[in-house]
Parts: sequence; C-alpha cells; structure tokens
Amino acid sequence: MEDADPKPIARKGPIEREDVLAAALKLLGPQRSVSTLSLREVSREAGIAPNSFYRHFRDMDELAVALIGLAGGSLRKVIREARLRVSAGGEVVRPSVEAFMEQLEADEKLLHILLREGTVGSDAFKQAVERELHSFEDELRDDLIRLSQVQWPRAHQPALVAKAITRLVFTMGATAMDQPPQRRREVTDQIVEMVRMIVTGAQALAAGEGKDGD
Amino acid sequence: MEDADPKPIARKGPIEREDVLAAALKLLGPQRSVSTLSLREVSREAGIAPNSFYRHFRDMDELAVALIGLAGGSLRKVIREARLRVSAGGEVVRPSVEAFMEQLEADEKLLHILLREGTVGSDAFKQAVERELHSFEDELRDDLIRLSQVQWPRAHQPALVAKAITRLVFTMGATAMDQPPQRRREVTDQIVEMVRMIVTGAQALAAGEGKDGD
DNA sequence: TGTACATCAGTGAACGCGCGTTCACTGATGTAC
DNA sequence: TGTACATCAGTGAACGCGCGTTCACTGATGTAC
Repeated sequence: MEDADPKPIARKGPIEREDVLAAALKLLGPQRSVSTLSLREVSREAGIAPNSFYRHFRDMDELAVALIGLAGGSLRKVIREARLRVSAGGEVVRPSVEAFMEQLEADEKLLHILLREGTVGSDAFKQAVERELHSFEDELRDDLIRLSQVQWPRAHQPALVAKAITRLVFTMGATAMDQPPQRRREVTDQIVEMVRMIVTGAQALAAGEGKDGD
Repeated sequence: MEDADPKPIARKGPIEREDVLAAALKLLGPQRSVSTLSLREVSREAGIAPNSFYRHFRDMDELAVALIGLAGGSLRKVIREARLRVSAGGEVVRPSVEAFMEQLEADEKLLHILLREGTVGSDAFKQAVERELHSFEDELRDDLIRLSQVQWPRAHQPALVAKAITRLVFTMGATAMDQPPQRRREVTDQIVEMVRMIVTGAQALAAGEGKDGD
C-alpha cells in the first residue's frame, strides 16, 4: 500500500511557479512584507535549493509582481461576490462593504499585499499594484453609472466617486487587519457610513448643479 | 587665516541624535523606505563608525520611531498653516487641501514617512504612525465641530467625517508624490472634490435625520 | 526493442559582500582635592 | 596651579551570519533513428 517515501508529500509533478508563489505567500504575515522576503527564505520554504529559484523567476522582483497577479484574482472575486449580493436585495453599500471585508479575512495574505504594500518596493511592483487598483475603480465606476440609471439619483462625477470609495475602503481595510475581529466589525460599520457620505454627497452636488443649468 | 583642516566641516559640537536623524532622512527617497535603511548605511552618512550608532539609539527601530516624531512636527505645521488660510477667507476645503499638498512638497521626506510607511515595519513603528494620524483626526474633528457652530450646517458624526477625510487625503497624497508636478495639481483638485463630497454628504445625512426626529 | 543524444529542473559547493553586534581601546572634557 | 581620577562619545578590528549569485554537475524524461 505504501509505495512512496513517507516524509515527502506526493508531488503531482515537478515544482512549478505556483509552488514557489505559495511558499512566498505562506511566509507573509502582519510582520513580514513582500519586500522583506529573501530569495533563500522562499526557496527554503518551497523545498528547493536557492539556485533552483532561478528556474522559475528572474529575481525576487518578478516573484513580487506575480504575487500581485494572484492578489488581483482575489480582488475580482470580491467584485463578483459584491455584485451577487447587491442584485439580490435592495441595499447596495453595506452588502458590498461586507463582501469586501469577508474576502479580506478569508484571503488574508493575498489582499494584504494590495492593501499595505502598494507604497513601498520597486517601481515594477508599485505599478502592478496601481494597475489592479485602477481596474477595481473602473469596475466600480461602471457599477455606479448603471445604478444611477436604475434606482439612484444621478451621481456627480462617477469616476471620482469610484476612486474616493476605492482608496478609502482599501486604507480602512488595511488598518482593520491589525485589529481583533470585534474591532473589525466596528471598522466595517465605519466604512459603510463613510461610503454613504461620499455617495450622498455626490448626489447632493449633482442635484445642486442640476438646479443651475443643464 | 586657515586654522583648521580644510576637509572636515567645522562641527558646532559633538554629533547629536539629530545629526544621525538628518543622515537617515537624507537617505530616504522614492526608492528607499525607512525599513530598508541599514545601521551601517546611516552611520556612514552621518560620518561616524557603525558602533558609534549605539551611543545615540538602541537600534534602528528606535531611530525609525524618532523619525515619526519629526514627521509629526511637520504635520502640526500643516495644520497650523491650514488654519491660518481658512480663518482669513471664506473658503475652507480648498485652502486646507492646498496647504497640505504644499507642505507635502516642501517637506517631502518627512511627510512621506507618515504617508507611505504606516503599514509596513515593526509594531512600534506602526503604532507611532497611527498615533500621529489620530492626533490629526482629532484636530480636524474639533475644527469641524467649530465650523458647524459658526457657518456650516450641522454635520453628521464629525469624528467619522474627520477620519474619512484624513485617511483619504493621506492615501491620495501618497500616490501624488510619485507623479510629476503637473499631475499633482490634478490630484489636488480631485482631493478637494472628494472632501467636498464627504462634507456635503455628512450634512445631507444630518439633515435627513433631523427630519425624522431630534 | 535498443541505442545515442538533447533537454532541462534541480543540485552542492563555493564566492564575496554588507550586515548587526561585541570587544577593549583612546583621548578629550569636567571635577575633586 | 597642579595632580589624580571619572566620564563618555567615538574608534578599529574582528566575529559569525544570511544573503544573492556563479559554477560545473546529475539524473530523469523525451526523441530520433
């Protein structure tokens, strides 16, 4: 029955980029950011010799950018999740924020990278993070425009609203991750309220403009 | 006439903590964050032997926290500046945001630290950054309350408004720093608009509550 | 079926480097008598 | 005024360490004939 060595886990094939990425992810945490990971450390965690690392990535920077790709996937999951919840019920803001926060907890390591590390690291890394955030903003902007045709009053500058909401939610989410679960729920409520302020404000400003002209 | 060696700069006394801090600041930039500075590097820049570093700081972490102190001073300067401009004219939001952005450019290195590095680094470091941001929020909240008694409608949850504005302005400011000066002016306009959305939204929500009850 | 060869993920050993930290020291300055 | 001593910022040399990177290699797998 036991036709393999007991210690090493049965491999489904040779080590892949993904295995190395998984090892890197495993090392991340509240105290360890991507930029503090060393090539040797990641290799050790992945169970390969340090020089084998080069078979998969040119250097640690390339690995960092690949991690952003993974994080981007996680982010798209957030969006999908939020859309599902919104289309089901009437409320918009709270279910979306809650979807975000839940994904944040489930996927902790991945979204962390987008949340906290976009401002440090190599140029390539920062640009990759910015690209993901922008794609999120674009999705949100389109959703806002759609909503304003269906059930909401016309919003003032949807692109700007999307940007404000995105940046605010991400920063607040980043600080929430350092808190115990109970405080996180408070932060969720705060975020919901903040987003409502932005949306309400945008609508009020649009209405104010509407009176004058157009 | 020449009564000293020509090479070494005349010292006004022994090397102080401040000189070491200045050396650390000099090394910071868009590519170098506090957490990537090494003890030997800072010592080299300060013109002392590596082991002399310990005469001034227990370790690099203590230096990092001391840097936050400096950045806090810079932040208080922002607040003072903004108050002066606001009390002079009628407008509130734009002059304040502009004061912030100007200070950001003048003081680039110092405010950078608060903007970009609050999410990485040691616990002591992160807490020091959070403390400074909180003090900023408190000041802003008090200003909002004062304004709402004098010239503005009553605002909804001033503490939350202050927090939303602070976090948003800081994140946006951080991304602006990577941009050329011209783009920064665009970002300034965006921030002004975002802050107006928040303030207007808070007022609208307060008015809505007022209708129902109290 | 057998043989010769190419490919290529992974390896062990070694390199030079910058790091944080330690040690016993120097030499200027201040203080006590 | 002179002498002895304490203090303490700064020093040069050395340590062991983990790092990124290189080299020539191994050995499994696939392919051509």
